[in-house]
Amino acid sequence: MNIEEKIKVNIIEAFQKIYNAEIPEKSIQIQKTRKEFIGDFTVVVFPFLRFSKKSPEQTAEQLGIYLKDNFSEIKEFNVIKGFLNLKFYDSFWLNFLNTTLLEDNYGFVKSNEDSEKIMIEYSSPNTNKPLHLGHIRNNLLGYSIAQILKANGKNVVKVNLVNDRGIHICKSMLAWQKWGNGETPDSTGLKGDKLVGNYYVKFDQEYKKQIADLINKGISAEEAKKQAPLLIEAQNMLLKWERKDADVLELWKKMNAWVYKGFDETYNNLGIDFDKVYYESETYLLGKSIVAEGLKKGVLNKKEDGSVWADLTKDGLDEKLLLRADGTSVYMTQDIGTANQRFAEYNNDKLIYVVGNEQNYHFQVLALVLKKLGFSWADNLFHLSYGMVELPEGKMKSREGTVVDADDLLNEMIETARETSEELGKLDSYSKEEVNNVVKTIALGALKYFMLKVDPKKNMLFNPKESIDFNGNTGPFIQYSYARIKSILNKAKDQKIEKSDCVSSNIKISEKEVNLIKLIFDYPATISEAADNYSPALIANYIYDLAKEFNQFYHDCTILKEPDNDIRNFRLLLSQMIGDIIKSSMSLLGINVPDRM
RNA sequence: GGUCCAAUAGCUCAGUUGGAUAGAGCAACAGCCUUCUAAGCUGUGGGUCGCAGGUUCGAAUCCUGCUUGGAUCACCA
Repeated sequence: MNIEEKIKVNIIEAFQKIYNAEIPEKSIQIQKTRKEFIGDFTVVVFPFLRFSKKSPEQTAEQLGIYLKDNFSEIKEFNVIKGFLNLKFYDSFWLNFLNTTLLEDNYGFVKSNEDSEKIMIEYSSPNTNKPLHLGHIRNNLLGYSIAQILKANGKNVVKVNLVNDRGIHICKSMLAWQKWGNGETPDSTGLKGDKLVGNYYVKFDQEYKKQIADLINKGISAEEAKKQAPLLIEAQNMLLKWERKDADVLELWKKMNAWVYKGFDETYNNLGIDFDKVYYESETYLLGKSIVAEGLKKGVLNKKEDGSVWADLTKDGLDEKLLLRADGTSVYMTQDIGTANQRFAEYNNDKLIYVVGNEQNYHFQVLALVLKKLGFSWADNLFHLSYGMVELPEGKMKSREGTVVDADDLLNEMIETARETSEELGKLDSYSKEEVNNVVKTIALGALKYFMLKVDPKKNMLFNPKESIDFNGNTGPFIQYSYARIKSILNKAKDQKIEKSDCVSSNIKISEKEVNLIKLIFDYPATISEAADNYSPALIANYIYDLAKEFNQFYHDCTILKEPDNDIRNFRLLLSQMIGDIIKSSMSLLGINVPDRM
């Protein structure tokens, strides 16, 4: 039983004994005492007034007396309005620190075969253009949430569903065929995804020219868009692809291979990975038989032209097409199929899709249609809907060239980190290779922390002109705090300062030090809250508080030169514990920490 | 037009089952390195929590309406 549960039990007892009343456990609110008051935990007594039939102050006072008498850990209490603040003995916190020092992965819950199994899909790129800032948010979120769920004792399967087919892929293929002159990543020195992306842009440019020509000839804009020869060629290419035309398939495989190589490089640089990769070219036909089944059951309906629909108007939504008149399927059909396949194959308890909030409607429809089709697991789909990354001018638009490229951004961050490190003279004694490693760690830390510290649900702003900060509430600030801790611990070792396995509980410690132990106390609850809410931001905010508090402690207290052995030992162990938590919590965000910086 | 989401300091963001005087960082200004890493620490200024009602002991938080911004409502993915 943890301390908060113990307090709760005692409050219930108190009300039985003092007021002969049964108070519901849910009515008990225990929160951390705010900084401006004395205490560790605060009980809110307002909800109890109808049981005590006394004023808030009187109720709190009587409850406080009872708790202090029955709780050897409580040193004192005070009452302010309807709030009962409980102050614990320092020894309680020191003993608590000792229990955490004994744990291997403090704050983490171990998983076993019976643990909940969660599949999480993220990234899901198209193979016609390179990854950009929006993908970065997606990738970082997906990877981090997977880490957090694992730390919370779940069995996690990370999957990627690559959109490798369709008209948009044919567009870049066609453009390369027409204007590529046989260019390859090798011949140009370009990353494969960049090269292919260039041809996607080229297609669009030429297509627009054709449209303009047609409009000049007096054709309406709408018609021109449909009649442009390039588009018709692309459509023909898609048909050939579907008929498995050898030449088209060969070209498709060749160009996709270039893209995958490029993507792998970017994923690798970002430090994210997957347990399994699905390709749409292999899944796009899934779902058709399920739709046919639904038609039989009368859950879906067929229109005169032969197309199949789900009527969701009674649920406040529209009708949704599932099969075209020619029998070909749409995206929704595929998602019905892949979801079904995944639950069958992996027997997971949950399936999370990390997809932008622009697809909220799609996932709402998906869950509803699956439910109508009678799949019991339809309730276990979860759309982790995250907000857009916006630029100061608004949304990123690939056609207007305002897209922030993932690789470019990463390289810029690394250069900034390098310049800053040089200016500060931090890495003067390092070898070239060490510098490269540290600088990359810092750059990635800055970028990842920047993107993960904001609530996933919210849109966020990224200003390319103001490069991501390294001071204040940032990844490097936290990394720096960690490096400081490492530095002290190393010096302690060099100076042969004794460090035992536990702290003495008889020492006098400062308020800052108690605050730090209290933050350590909060770590496990923070992980489970982050897991419940699928929110790396909760972890990020927690680490920042911890690092900030540590830096104050570091500033105020000497560690190595502390004359009292017990206190020095305590400070060393406290620092070590905080270092361990910074490292482990940062790993939940997919961020590494350097030993020196 | 229907549906959904958002709005908190000049800027970027916290504020999680409704709790005490709404917090950080950046930017500005003023301090702190002969002392464990100054990517740090301390201080100052900065708020009608979009607006108006309602619910109650108590509302940035819940409800209703409105304003503003965004997303979406494709035989695109």
